[in-house]
Amino acid sequence: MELVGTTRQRLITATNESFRHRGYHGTSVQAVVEAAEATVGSLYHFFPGGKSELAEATVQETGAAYGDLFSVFLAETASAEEAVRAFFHGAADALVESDFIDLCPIGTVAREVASEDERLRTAAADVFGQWVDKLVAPLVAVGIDAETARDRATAVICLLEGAFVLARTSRDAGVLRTTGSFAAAMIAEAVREASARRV
Amino acid sequence: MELVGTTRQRLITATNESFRHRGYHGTSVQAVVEAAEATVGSLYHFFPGGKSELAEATVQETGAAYGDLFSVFLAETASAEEAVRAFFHGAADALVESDFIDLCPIGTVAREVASEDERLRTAAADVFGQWVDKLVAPLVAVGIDAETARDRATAVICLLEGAFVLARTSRDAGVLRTTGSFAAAMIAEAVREASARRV
DNA sequence: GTCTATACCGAGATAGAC
DNA sequence: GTCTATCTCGGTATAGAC
Repeated sequence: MELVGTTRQRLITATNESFRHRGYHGTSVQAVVEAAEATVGSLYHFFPGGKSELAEATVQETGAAYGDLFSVFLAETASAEEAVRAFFHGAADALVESDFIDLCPIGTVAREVASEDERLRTAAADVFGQWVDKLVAPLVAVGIDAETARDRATAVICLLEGAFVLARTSRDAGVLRTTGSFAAAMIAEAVREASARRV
Repeated sequence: MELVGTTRQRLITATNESFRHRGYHGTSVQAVVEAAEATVGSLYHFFPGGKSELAEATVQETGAAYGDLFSVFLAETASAEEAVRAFFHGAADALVESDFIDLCPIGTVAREVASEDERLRTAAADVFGQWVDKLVAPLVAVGIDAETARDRATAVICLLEGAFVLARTSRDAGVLRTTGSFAAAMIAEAVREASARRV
C-alpha cells in the first residue's frame, strides 16, 4: 500500500483498502492503524467519533474521487455515451489488475450499515446522488429533459453497481464490459430520441 | 421473526435476517442463536464448519428461494418482460414494507468475503448464475440467440442488484420501479429484434 | 500530534454432561 | 440433538505521558 500523505490521509487510504477487502464490520481500527503506520491515538485525534466517523470521511472522499474520475472521462471523450463506455471498461481493467478487489466499497458499507448508522447511510446516499448528478448534466446539455435524464443516469449507476457485485463475486470482469455496452447504448438512445424530438 | 420449522431452518432464517441488517461480519453466532431460539451447541451440530458453513447454507437456500419466486412470476405472467417488471415492482413494495432492509443479503455477503472465503464466494456466484439461467431460458425459448440472451439476462440481474444498493442506501424504492421499466424494455427489445430477424 | 498501556466487552469455537 | 460453561482471542475506545 502507498504510504504517502498526512497521517489523516494515510488512515483514510488504509480504511478504504480494508473496506474493499472485508467491508465495514470486517475492518478493525487496529488493522487500519497498522496499515497506515499510525497509532490509535492519532486515529482518535483526527476522528473523535471513532470508526464510524473514519468510515464517513472515507466514503465521502472516496466517492468524490470516483466522481472526479468520471469527470476526466467526460472531458476526454466526445460524448456521455463514450464516457460511460470508457468508465465501465476502465473499471473492468482495474478489477482484473487488483485481483477482483471490491471496486466500490461504498456500496458494500452502505448495505452493511444502512439500518444502523444513519450518518454513514446518508453519506453513501449523497455520494450516489453526486454520481447521478454528474451524469445528468451532459444529458440535459444535449437536450434531454430533466426527468428522463435522471432516470437514465440512475439506471447507469445501478448497472455499474450491480456489475461490480457480479464481477467481484464471479471473478469475471467481462460482466463490466457487456454491461457497459448496455449502459452506453441506453444513453445513446436517449440522445437520439431527444434530437429526433427537436427536429 | 417467524419461529417455525426445524432448528436448522430457524437458524438459517435468523442468519438471513441478520445478514439483511448487518451483513456477514456484523452478524454474531450468539445473536443468531438467540433469535432462532436455539443454542450454540445446536448450531455447531448442524454446521460443524461454524459461521462460514452456516452462511454458505443460508446463501444457497435464500438464493434458491429467490429463484423460485422468479419462476412464479414467469408462470403467472404472459412474457419474460412482464415477469421482470412484476419482479422489480414486487421488490419495491417489499422494500418499503420491510423498512428498507437489505433485499439481497447475498450480494452484501459476497462483497464482504469474496477475497477471503472461497467457498462462500462460489456459493454466491452459483446463486447469481442460477438467476441468470432462469431468465435466459424464456428468452431462448422465444428465439433469442444464446449469447444475446445471456448478456441481457446478466444486465437485468445487474440492474436489479444495483437498484437494491441504491434503494436501500437512499431509502427510495422508486429506483426499483424506474429501473424495472428499463430492464423490462431491454428484454422486450431483444424479443422484437429476434422476431424481426425471423421474418 | 503522537505514543503506549489498558479497560472492558463480545467474538467464534469447543468440551462434555445430559 | 440440546444444553451450559468456558477457553482464547480480538474488538473499540479511553487515559494520560510525552
